Amino acid sequence: MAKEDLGLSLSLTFSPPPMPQSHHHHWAHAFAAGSRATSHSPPSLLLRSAGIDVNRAPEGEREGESEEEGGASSPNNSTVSSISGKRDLVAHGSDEEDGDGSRKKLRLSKDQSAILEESFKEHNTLNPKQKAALAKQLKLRPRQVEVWFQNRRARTKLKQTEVDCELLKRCCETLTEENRRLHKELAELRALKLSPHLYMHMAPPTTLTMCPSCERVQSPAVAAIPASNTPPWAPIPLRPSLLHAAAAAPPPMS
DNA sequence: ACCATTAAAACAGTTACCTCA
DNA sequence: AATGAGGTAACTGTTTTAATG
Repeated sequence: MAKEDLGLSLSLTFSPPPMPQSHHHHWAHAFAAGSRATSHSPPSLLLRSAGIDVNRAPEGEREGESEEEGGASSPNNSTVSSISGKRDLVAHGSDEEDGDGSRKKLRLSKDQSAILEESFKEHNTLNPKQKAALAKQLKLRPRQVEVWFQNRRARTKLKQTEVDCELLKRCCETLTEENRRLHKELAELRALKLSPHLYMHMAPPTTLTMCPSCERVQSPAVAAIPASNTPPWAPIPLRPSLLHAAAAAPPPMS
């Protein structure tokens, strides 16, 4: 099964949109390129101290941004400078800078998500060129596109895992049922063999089984698997001799 | 060819924030 | 208004992969 065919419930209705991205998306160039801050110096803090707006698109990618819809209903449009920190920059669209250290969260617009989905359907990884092109088209930082694809792959994998898990569960149920049926069948065969009527028609045992530990001799019938001690999921090693005997015997009388 | 080193990409796991009931 | 759950953008640390000497 193709991982892309999972039917992730995402609407893909795609209408090439005027990108309503705001000029508020500033991202630190170095950070977007994959460089990492140390654990002791969160990038947002470093960037803030450097006066860099992490949510702003790169200079070259921001032409034509003035036509924002300006509606607060489209969170994406009013994204605020990331420096400003914790409040939903996206939804509130004010340029205030409440610079505490919290990272900010951009909500992608439906159009952006749709385009990303379309792209993901074509190829679930991006080469640098594709990433840059997509970022430019969406007026996002390449890093954002990269992160989106990472998260999207993770969601796909999770979904696939759930599907696989469900499949295995059903498989397990089927096997359990089959095992139960075989146990029952075995019990019936034993009963058949041990019934006095049938016993007379059977050839006497030609071999005896010696228990290696207690060194007692057992007849094959007694040595057969103790069904009561067998867990329901345990495979049953059927004895061919038992089956042959049952098969050779006349049908049970009602 | 084989190995060590390095950088980039991808991944896994987590955090922080947003939305909604 | 407060709150908890769920979704997801963004982050960190680790592993994999490819290029280079």
